[in-house]
Amino acid sequence: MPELPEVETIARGIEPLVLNKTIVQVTIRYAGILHTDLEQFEKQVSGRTIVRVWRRAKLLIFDLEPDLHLVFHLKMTGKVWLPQDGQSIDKHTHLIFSLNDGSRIFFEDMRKFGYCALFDKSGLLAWRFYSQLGPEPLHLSENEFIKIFSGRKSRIKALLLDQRVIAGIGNIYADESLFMAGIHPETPGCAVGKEDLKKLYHGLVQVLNQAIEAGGSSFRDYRNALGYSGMFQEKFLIYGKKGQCCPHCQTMVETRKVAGRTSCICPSCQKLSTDTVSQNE
DNA sequence: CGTGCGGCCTGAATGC
DNA sequence: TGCATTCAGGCCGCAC
Repeated sequence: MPELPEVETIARGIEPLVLNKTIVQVTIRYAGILHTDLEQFEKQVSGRTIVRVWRRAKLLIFDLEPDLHLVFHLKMTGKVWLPQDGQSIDKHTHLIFSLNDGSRIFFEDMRKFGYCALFDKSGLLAWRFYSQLGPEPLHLSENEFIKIFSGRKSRIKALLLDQRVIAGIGNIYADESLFMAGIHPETPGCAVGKEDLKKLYHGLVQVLNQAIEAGGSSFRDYRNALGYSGMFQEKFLIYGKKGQCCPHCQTMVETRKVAGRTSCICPSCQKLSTDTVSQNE
């Protein structure tokens, strides 16, 4: 499940491998993965040179000369990587971008949830999903972060997962940061105290940066630019720990559905405040 | 406005 | 052994 740190790691890993190289051919093995008309896609991508690889929220974006953005959303199981000798196409390899030095970029996705689309500058800015994205958590000050949650009645976890509220956070880092701050995921945003929001901010920034430093991270299906999985999953404190002991207090970790996702919670460290009086106005 | 749910999709794990 | 069920979850569209 590539979230912000994994996509960031992929972008950083891929950029030096493809910078200033030209896409000489694109092979579309499963057109359903495209969110752009197939013929337009083929015609516009071929012959373009890659001038930047970057990330916005969980989107992986290749800038192509002169004015194109090749955008990937990896969802849960998508991978964008450069195969090395001996690694080849399998049944989940949906797109192959052949570069002028003979190397290739693969886009694969076992579950076909991910997608690839092509925009020019104005098209990207007009794309509703992109234009509505909230701020990047690593570009926010503590005060800006706190402001996001004031007056919001939705549960704090739903807000963290809402890409329009704050961008790039998925189920894993939502659970990790809430645990680090001792906040129950079902607490209304406006009922989380200012001090707890400060803890959440610093926990989130810390866990995102640590995961990036660990060379990307995540769980099951993540692979970096060369197809290797990261190491950060070994450091999860609460995610995936159902039935195990809380690392802080040894209470049994529980799960429940919050905002439609499985949430791992220490019922002792993360108390649900029923006091809905806002403390952060 | 806010919330919840089904749908998309496939493979791993579990149940009988 | 083999078949059926459940689960994983980002995002969208829709109902209430």
